[in-house]
Amino acid sequence: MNTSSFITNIRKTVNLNEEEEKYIESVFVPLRVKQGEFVEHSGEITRYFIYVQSGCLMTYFTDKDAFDHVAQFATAGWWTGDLHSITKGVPSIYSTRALADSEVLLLPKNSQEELLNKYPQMERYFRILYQNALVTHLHRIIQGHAAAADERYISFREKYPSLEQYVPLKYIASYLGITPEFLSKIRRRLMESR
Amino acid sequence: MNTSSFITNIRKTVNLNEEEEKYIESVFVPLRVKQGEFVEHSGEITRYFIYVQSGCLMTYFTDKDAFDHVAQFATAGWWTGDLHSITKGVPSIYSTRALADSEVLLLPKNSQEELLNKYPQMERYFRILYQNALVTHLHRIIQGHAAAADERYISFREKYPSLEQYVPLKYIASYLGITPEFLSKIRRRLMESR
DNA sequence: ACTATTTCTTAATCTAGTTCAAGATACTTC
DNA sequence: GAAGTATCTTGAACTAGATTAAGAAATAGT
Repeated sequence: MNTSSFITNIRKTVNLNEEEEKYIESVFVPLRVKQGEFVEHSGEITRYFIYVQSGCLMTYFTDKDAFDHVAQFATAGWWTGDLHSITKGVPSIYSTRALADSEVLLLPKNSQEELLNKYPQMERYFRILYQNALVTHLHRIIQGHAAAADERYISFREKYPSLEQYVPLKYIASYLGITPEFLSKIRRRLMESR
Repeated sequence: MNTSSFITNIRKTVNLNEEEEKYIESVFVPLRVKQGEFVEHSGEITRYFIYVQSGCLMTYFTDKDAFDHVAQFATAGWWTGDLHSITKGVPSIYSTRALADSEVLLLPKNSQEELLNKYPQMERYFRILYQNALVTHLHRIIQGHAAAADERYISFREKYPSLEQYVPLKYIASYLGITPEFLSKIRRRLMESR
């Protein structure tokens, strides 16, 4: 398993010379996970920033009634994990699990800090990564308040068409903040109206 | 009006020498806004990153039925504005308005880019700023799905007690994703139960 | 101080979305 | 390939929260 996919990804944002790329590549820990396996467990302190090379992961919160709430999905080229836990060193409230057999690259907390200190370009890379994620998150909050469930489902499908192959509908419902039963009803209405 | 409050703020995250601080201070544009005045209008391309020195602003989205949805409040020490519009140069879907007479510091887009290029410390400052905001935003999304409106209201009050002095209840309702009428009902229930 | 406007509350009615329970499809695994 | 498990759908009964409309309380403007 090679790590060059991450280098391709980072090149889209910042420029690095060959030596820098070599070093950056070297600090990632490649890992294969099977469908259903955990990468991080809630309750534990997150140790890694998780980059997805192939497959699909989901990060979710389990509430007091043992209901899961999907925080985010991550397919090839995406990062996931619990930023709060890893940066503040507190136990995570999220778990991260594979929805399909996946290849991930783990970036240990210390290695990330080292990269940030050593290469200003990496600081920029993460700044831009977070900046984009922030825009998406705020949009999701506002859509959650301003749009009805059926509209949210339609935009979800338009925005992440590739996820349909990996993600069971019940998790999409959870991501949208509705029950699987209601999503089912929405889907039928959409089918009938065309 | 002095800009030293921002320097105090940035010192909490990164170290700068006196010369750097001087320069950074010099690129901010101080502005006083009265209650109700706009700092940015939706439909226009956002030109400034907005830092609040005193008072209180809110950034909100207006939907197709002319309903406002509060994206965020910002009191002293907070940043606000539309990151997507300013970074991508597209018209903003958010407006930013003063909820009280306020002093703000505007950081023009070009100046921010200059600061980022000139001082790696600034790149770090914004990386950490965005990182923390990301954690908060994701938490808000999950709470929106996992917690009922009354719980969300209670945690809001605990988390941002200082906002009560500035923010009319109808905007708090909007921030929480409920109607003012329903918030009113919640508040009465809470009063009665103690 | 008086008036106008905005904000907040109350109550009745309504609806988007939930819950519960059961059956239908698909997917695993041995 | 049969049996077991997880996912998806359907429908009936329910509820958290929305809508509408009106009055009360607070704020702002002159």
